[in-house]
Amino acid sequence: MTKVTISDIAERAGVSAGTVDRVIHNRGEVSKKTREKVLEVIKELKYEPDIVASSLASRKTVRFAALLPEGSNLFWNKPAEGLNAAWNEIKAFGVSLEEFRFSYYDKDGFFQQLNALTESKPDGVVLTPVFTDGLNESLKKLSESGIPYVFINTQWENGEYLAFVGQDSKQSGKVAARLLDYCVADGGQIFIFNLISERGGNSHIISRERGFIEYFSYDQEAGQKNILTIHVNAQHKEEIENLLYRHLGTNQNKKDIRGVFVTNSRVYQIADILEKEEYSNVRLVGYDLLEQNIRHLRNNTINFLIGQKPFEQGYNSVMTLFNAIVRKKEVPKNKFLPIDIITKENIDFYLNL
Amino acid sequence: MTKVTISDIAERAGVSAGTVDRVIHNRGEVSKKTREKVLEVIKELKYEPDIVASSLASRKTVRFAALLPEGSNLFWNKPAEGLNAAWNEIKAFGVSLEEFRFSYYDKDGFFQQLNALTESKPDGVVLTPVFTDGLNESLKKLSESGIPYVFINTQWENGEYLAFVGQDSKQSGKVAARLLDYCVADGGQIFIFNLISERGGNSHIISRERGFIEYFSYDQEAGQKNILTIHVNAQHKEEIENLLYRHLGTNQNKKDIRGVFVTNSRVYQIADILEKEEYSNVRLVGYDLLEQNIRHLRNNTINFLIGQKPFEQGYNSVMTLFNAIVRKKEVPKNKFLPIDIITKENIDFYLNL
DNA sequence: TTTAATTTCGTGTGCGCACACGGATTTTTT
DNA sequence: AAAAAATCCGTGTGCGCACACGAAATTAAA
Repeated sequence: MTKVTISDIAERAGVSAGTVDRVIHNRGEVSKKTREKVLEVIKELKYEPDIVASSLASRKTVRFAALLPEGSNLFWNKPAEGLNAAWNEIKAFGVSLEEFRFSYYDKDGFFQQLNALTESKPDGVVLTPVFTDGLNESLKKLSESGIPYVFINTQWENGEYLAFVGQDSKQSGKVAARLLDYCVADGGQIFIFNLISERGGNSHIISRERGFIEYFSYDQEAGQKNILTIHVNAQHKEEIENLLYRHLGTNQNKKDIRGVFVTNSRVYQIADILEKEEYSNVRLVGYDLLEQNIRHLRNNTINFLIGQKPFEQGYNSVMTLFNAIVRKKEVPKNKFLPIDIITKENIDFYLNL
Repeated sequence: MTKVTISDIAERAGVSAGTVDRVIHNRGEVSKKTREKVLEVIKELKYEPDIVASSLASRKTVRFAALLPEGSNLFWNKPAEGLNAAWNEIKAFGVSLEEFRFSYYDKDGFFQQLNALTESKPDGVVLTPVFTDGLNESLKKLSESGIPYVFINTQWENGEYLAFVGQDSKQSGKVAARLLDYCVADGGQIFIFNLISERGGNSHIISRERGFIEYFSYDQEAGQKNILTIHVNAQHKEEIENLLYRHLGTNQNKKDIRGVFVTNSRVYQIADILEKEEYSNVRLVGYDLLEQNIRHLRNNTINFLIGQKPFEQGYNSVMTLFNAIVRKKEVPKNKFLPIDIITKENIDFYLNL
C-alpha cells in the first residue's frame, strides 16, 4: 500500500531518477533498451504519478479558456459559475482559466472571440457552438494545434471534439410529452410552440419537438391527444397573441385542460399572455430557469420547467478538461446530464448551486 | 497575481519562515508581539496556503470513516459510490477512507460498528443516523474527541454535527402532491400509503406525509381531492392487498383516475399488486431508484419516482469533510440536495453516476 | 587508433510547506 | 550578579517530482 515513487522505479530498473522521468514524459534521450526496461518496471510496480508533487514541481501553468455567451440572464450565468467552481477546486494544481464572452446575437463577435481564444494558445478549451456556419474551419485551427476542446450545452458533430457536456434534447422532448400526457385528458388538445429567433440559438428546438412527437406516436402507453405544432418568430408578439387566442379560444368556462409545450426558454412569453388573460385551463411546459420563467412557475402559470443543469455543465466541462489534460485519464465522449423536471415545489433546490 | 509564500511573509514581518509556520498552525512558542505582527502581514498580503505543497510536505494522512448500510440494493450502493468518487479526487492529498457497514435491520450491529468507528479515531466521519435511540450518547464520544461528523440521508438534530447532506423530506412530500394533483381530476380519490417496517428506517415517512397533506390544505392553487392515509406494516402483504381492493375497487371500467402516494421506497409492493390486477386507472408515486421500482416505472405501473440523489449525498458528504478539515473552509450546515422527479423518460440519466 | 559528434544518462536544485533540532534571548531563581 | 529555567526563534531537511546541466558511454568520422 506504500506508494511507489520514481526513485523506486529507478532503483529497480538500475537507472537514475532522471532517466525514469525522461521515459515517463517521453522526451527522448533514452535508449530503446532501457526505455523498455523502465516501462516494464513501471507496469510491474503499478506506478501512479503523484499529481500533487508533480504539480508542485512543474512551474508551468495549464491554461484553460472558455467561450461563453455574456451572462445576460440567470441561465447563462450558471455555466460560468460552474466553470469557476470547478476552477476553484483545481487552481491549486496550477490551472488558469480565461473567459471569452460574446453576445448571443452577434455572430461576428462569436468568431472574433473564438479567434482571440485560439490565438491565446490555451491548453484546453470549453465552448458553446452557438453559430455553426464556418465553425468547423475555426475548430480545425484548434485541432491542428493539438488543443482539445469540450462542447457545452449544444452538440456539434465534427468528430474532433474531446467531449460534449449537455442534455439529450430529443429525450427532453419526450419528458415534456410525458408530463402533458398526464396533465391533459385523452382527446385533449396540445400545442407545440416553436418560438424561433432569427438570430440563432435555435439548434435544440427541432430535436425537442421531434422527441415530443415521437412520444405520442410510438409509445404504446401514450394517451391520445391532438397535437398541433406552431412555428412563429419570437419577436412577433402580436402574432403569437393572435395564435393563442385563435387556438385556445377566449371561452374560459370550458373545463377541458389543454397543454402547451414551448420548445425553449422563451416560454415566459406564452405565460405572459396566459396570465394576462387569466387562462387557468392550460398546462404549460417549457425550458430553463430564467427569472421570468421562475416567476411564472411560482404563480402556477407555468406548470413544469425542464432544467438543463447549466451549472453542472460548466463544472463538468472544466473537470473533463482537467481529467483529460492534467490527470491524463480517459474521459467519456458524451456526458448527458439529467433532464430535471422542476415545479414550484422543488425549484428552490435547483437555484442555489 | 504572483502567489504569496510563507517566506514572503517571513521577510515582510522580519522573522523566519519557521516562525510564520508556527503562528499559522498556532503551535505556540511565539511571543504575542511577533505573533500579531505576522498575522497582520498575512492579512495584508492576503496569504493563502498552498494546499498542494502543504499536503506534500506533511507526511500525515487524514483519515475519514463512513458508517453505511450494507449495499444490499441499488439504492444503498449509490452513496458508497459517491463516497469513493469523492475520495478518488482527494486521495492525492493524503486522505484515506474506511467504510464501516451495518445491516439495515440490525440495531446492535449499527452501534457496534459506530463504536468500532469511534475507536479507530478518524479525523472525520460520515454516517447515517438510522437508529436514533441512544444515538446521542454514542455521538458524544465523537464530539468529545473533537471528531467532526456529517449526517447523510437522514437528519438528526443534536446540534453538534458538522453538516447534514440529504433531502428536505417534507418538501418532497409536497412535490409528490403536486404531481398527483396534476394527474388526478378534482374530486378524485388519493391514498397515502405508509408502508412501515417494524425494524426501523421510518424516520422520513412522517415528514413526507405531512408535506403532502400541507400541499392540499394550504396551497391556494391546489385542487380539491379526497385524501385518505393508510398506515400498514410492510410485511403484512395480504392486509395491504385487501386494503387496496377495498379502496380502489375491483371495477376496472371506471374512468376516474385515482392517485396513490407511497411515502418510501417500498412503492414496488403496491405496484406489484396493481400490475397483477391490471389496474391502469391509478397514478402511483413513490421514492427511490430500486431495481424493482425502476422496472415498474419502465412499464408504467409506477408513474413518478422521487429521487434522493444518493450518489451525490455520498460525494458531497466526503467533500464537505475535506473542505472543512483539509481546506479549512466554512461549510454549509445543511445541504439540501434537489428533489428529483423521475419518469420513464429521464430515468436513464439518473442511473449512471 | 584517435578525435569528433551523438546519444544516453546521472546529479543537483528547487517548487512551498511542515516539522525537528538546537541556538539565542528573555525571564526566573539562587 | 551568575546560573538555571523557560521562552522564543532560525536553520536545515525532505516530501515526490520536473527539469537543467554536464558527464559518461557509444557511435561516427578522421
